[in-house]
Amino acid sequence: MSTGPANLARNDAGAGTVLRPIRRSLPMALLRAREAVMERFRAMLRDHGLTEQQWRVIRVLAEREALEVSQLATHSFLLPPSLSRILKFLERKRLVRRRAVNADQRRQEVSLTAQGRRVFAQVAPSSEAIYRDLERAFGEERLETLYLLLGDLESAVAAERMA
Amino acid sequence: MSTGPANLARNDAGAGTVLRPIRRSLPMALLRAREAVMERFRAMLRDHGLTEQQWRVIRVLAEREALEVSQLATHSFLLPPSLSRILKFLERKRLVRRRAVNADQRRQEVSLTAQGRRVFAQVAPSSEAIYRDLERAFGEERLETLYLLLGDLESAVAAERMA
DNA sequence: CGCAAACGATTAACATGTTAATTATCGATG
DNA sequence: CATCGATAATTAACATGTTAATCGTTTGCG
Repeated sequence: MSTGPANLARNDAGAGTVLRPIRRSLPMALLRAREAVMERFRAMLRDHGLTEQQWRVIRVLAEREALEVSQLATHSFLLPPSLSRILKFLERKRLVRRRAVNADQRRQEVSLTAQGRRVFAQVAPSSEAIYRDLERAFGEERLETLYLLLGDLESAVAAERMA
Repeated sequence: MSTGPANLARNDAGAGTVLRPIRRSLPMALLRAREAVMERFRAMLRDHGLTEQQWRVIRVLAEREALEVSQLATHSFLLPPSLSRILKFLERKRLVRRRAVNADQRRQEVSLTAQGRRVFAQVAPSSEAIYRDLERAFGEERLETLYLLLGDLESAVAAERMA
């Protein structure tokens, strides 16, 4: 077996370039962890005919009386174009309702319909059950640490952006 | 201000259902943290005309000599349908090449072209620079803790699934 | 008042995520 | 060796992610 330059060239993309292995990539680690957790939620939501994002919208609306579209986008962490399509879907399913704000015809207030609240009431317990299993499996203390670290990470990145 | 049942009904979706506030949702926390980090990578990759996922594929291929499509999907954490489209794109751009495996005509081996290796060599340093900034801003120790917790979380969820 | 800049929301265009179905090939078995 | 179940990869169909452009509306300001 040759162990000369030819081999090295193959292993480092032929340009002497070194990059940490992809397993040590933070975005990848976050994605993998999230997908592991979401798998269970997704399966449950699928049984209710909802996507993860549709459920996020319903959930945010259940926490509040009514919200303008841009506020809803912020709280559900969806980009406006995605939210626009999701609202169209939820409206067609009669789960949400919109009405223009009198003082400013550009704005709209979105709220759950009675049927939307029923769906929330149906799904929320399953969601809570999955959370409880997760807490039990992972440990409350580690979970708390993880939340703190993730918050710190967001802050650190935001602070970096200023510099 | 009334604080009677009507108010409560509005605040809990009218069905006595309680769900933790969405800020305390682990999938949301993971998503937010990931997006905060990815924002910087995405901007850099955009300047190189690559998406996050296209870069993941190139990066995995740079670590290895050649990989079959299914192995590539596993390592780049992409679902086969997504990878299929991405490979079509990268092939058209002449960044990757495929060839059928003789022993099994169903399988294909994918590898970087010389041009693909050049792109890797161009992008990798920018990627490393962002990592270094991140490590500096967040702290090496906390980063290490975070990696460990994320790995534990994956394991805990996987173990749960058995039960 | 009149108009240009700013703003809220949507649409457009393309890439990826997700699940199901399809296609081509392989492999075991009768 | 013929056939059926399993496998690798792709395609299909629909939903969302991402960036840019568009469309009304509003607001600031001369």
